[in-house]
Amino acid sequence: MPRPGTTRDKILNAALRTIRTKGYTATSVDDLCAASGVTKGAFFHHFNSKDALGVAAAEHWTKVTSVLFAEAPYHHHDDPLDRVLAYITFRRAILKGELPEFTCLVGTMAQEVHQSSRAITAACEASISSHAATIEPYVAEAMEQRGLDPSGADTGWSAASLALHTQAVLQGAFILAKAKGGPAIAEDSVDHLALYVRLLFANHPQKGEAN
Amino acid sequence: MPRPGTTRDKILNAALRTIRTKGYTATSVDDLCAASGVTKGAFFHHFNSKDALGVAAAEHWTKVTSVLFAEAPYHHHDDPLDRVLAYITFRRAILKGELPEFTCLVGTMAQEVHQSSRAITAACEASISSHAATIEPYVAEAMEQRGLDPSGADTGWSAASLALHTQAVLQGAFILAKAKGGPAIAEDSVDHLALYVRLLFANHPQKGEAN
DNA sequence: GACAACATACCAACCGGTTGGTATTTATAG
DNA sequence: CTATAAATACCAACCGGTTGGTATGTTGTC
Repeated sequence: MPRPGTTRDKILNAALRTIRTKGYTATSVDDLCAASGVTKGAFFHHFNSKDALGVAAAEHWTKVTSVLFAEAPYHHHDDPLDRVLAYITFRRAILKGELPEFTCLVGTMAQEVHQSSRAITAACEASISSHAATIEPYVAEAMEQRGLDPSGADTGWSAASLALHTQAVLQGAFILAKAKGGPAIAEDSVDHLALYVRLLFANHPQKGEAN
Repeated sequence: MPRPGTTRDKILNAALRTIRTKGYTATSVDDLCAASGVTKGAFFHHFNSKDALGVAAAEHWTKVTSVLFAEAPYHHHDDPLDRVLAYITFRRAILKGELPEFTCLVGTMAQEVHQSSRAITAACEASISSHAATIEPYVAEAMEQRGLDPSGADTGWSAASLALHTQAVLQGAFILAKAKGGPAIAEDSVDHLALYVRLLFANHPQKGEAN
């Protein structure tokens, strides 16, 4: 178990920055060594291959982001629907600065390597799914509390599918932001997502007190 | 103006297949030559650089897809809202086969090259925007016909922003499909998109006859 | 002196791109 | 219609630089 601030961590943090900027394939091992001030020998001492670094970077991303979201304020609402809406508002609020600062590492990597590296793809999938799993219970609570059960409906959906849909919207918003060169379009899409969630739960008033 | 079936077209069609499968950066000029049965000399006779091929591929993609969508059946509904919903249904229906067969060339390329090639990024942006522009008037008609004017509302949106939002959802759905290795998750997200559009226009009945 | 943590030097394969040259088509002049 | 000149289309071999990866050290620490 390496301590923080070690060479390994420096490489991993450089990977987060560089891959989000240039993409995984266009990022060379030499790029990562230069960005982290480390020699090639040191790099391959800590990672058996570039793909192994890719997997480790995805896992590192999962840790970093899970801390960020765990400490975010959107969890502190009594109404679970408010937590979901505050989550979306939080996602919208962090669309600031340059593109590599707010876009998603694992979305970028999954797009590039899904046909060439099963290991990296699996690590990216796990990262997205584990993040979606943190908001799925809030959606499920909100549905239960309001007696919303659309599973059998013609247009059936579930807490899990809505949680993943939020991630799809965000990933798509990142792509449009990259194509257009700024976050404005991403903000619009996240606004549409927030409106969708509000409409889904409209006319389904909260049932008395929780519990 | 080159005729169809020429060497240039063979390279372009190989680029569509190969880049959607491997990504732009991971696709080498030699890959494209092998896939199209053309020598390197011929390749650089038709394209000054790999990036020039990237731009041409994005423009070729725009042509190919615009024909596909222009001939699709969703245009033949009297109610403009039905056209929008049928468009989404059509997008869902073509999520079939292997991933490289239904994912988006320009979304993939924009993600990879947005920091390295302005020319390719601009061509990708133009492709996405021009496609969104084909459904925006249907959205606008549906809004006008039903007296829906959310532009000044607290949760303001427009025909343009909704048209682009559909593209964001699709691009995000492609990324999740790549991460998960199949189209199932993408279908779920497109279903959510369809439900969103229906909810947006619910309780806004159509005003009499058109005209 | 054993072992992890590095550093240096190096390699074969591959990268985008160029070279000099040839085959084929097209334009033009008599 | 023919001779010829000029483009265009194409090819195989090659180039310098970069790629991911390795082999062989050296250093510090228990």
